[in-house]
Amino acid sequence: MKNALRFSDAEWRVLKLLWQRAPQTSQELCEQLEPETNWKPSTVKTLLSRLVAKGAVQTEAHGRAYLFTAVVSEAESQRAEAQSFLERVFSGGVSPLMAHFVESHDLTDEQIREIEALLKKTKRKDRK
Amino acid sequence: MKNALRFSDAEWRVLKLLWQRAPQTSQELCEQLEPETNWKPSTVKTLLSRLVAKGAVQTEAHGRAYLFTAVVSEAESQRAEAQSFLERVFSGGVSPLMAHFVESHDLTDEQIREIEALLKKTKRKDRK
DNA sequence: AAAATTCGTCGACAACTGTAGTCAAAGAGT
DNA sequence: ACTCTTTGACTACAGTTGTCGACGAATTTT
Repeated sequence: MKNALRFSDAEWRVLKLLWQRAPQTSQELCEQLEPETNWKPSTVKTLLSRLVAKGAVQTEAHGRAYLFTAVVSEAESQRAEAQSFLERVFSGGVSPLMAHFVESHDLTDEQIREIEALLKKTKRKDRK
Repeated sequence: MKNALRFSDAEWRVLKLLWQRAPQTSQELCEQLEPETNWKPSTVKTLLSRLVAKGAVQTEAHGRAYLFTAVVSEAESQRAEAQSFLERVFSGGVSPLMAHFVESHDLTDEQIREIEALLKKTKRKDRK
């Protein structure tokens, strides 16, 4: 099993872009991040370095610059972070957590139906 | 509206105990925390101080020692933390998050039924 | 009363975060 | 060739977090 890397808020933002499309240059990333975050290029570079140092992102030389690619999977990262969150905030209780999200977010009927379907499928699977 | 305080991992642990029962002395808290965390009393004291500094916990003199009580509500704290988590990890998409938890945790039929009931209720409420 | 225990306050220190400036090397433009 | 720009490497610096130890005042124990 993987060592479950943890990422900071800022690192998540960068990773999300790399999961959407990769490889990308730091410049491309800067362009996408600047509007929402106002981060200077130095900031983005620092974050990328840290991600590379952590082994979450890989580089590939492309002339003068690097091309960055995420090597950790989004699903796995979400899993780890969700687990930690669940533990910390809801003491591991999935039901309270689900209740919380069902109640505090206005789900559309569409979404509710999706979730109901998921639940049904899960119930069947666990049966045998 | 409240200012939505953020708490660290360690602070959550302390808060959870105070939500369960309050007021409590630092000693009582130490006793409950020691088994799971191996924290020395100094550590617990530091965490309590920080929580008081943040305005999340109040003290009440009780002879030589203090009695600590949480002043932030558990529900409100969970709400804030859940919001931040949802944003950071699932980009605000409640459905993907729900799907994630339904799929990755072995819910008992009991729990599934509870959640289904919640969904049904929500659906009805939103209707009108 | 002297010694041992208990408490809260301070100070400490390394790792992690957010945010960015500086600088030298490499390339691009003229 | 010479200057302007881009890029990664390195440095910086304050704030947060995890973890405590030291210390002096207050209490309890002996």
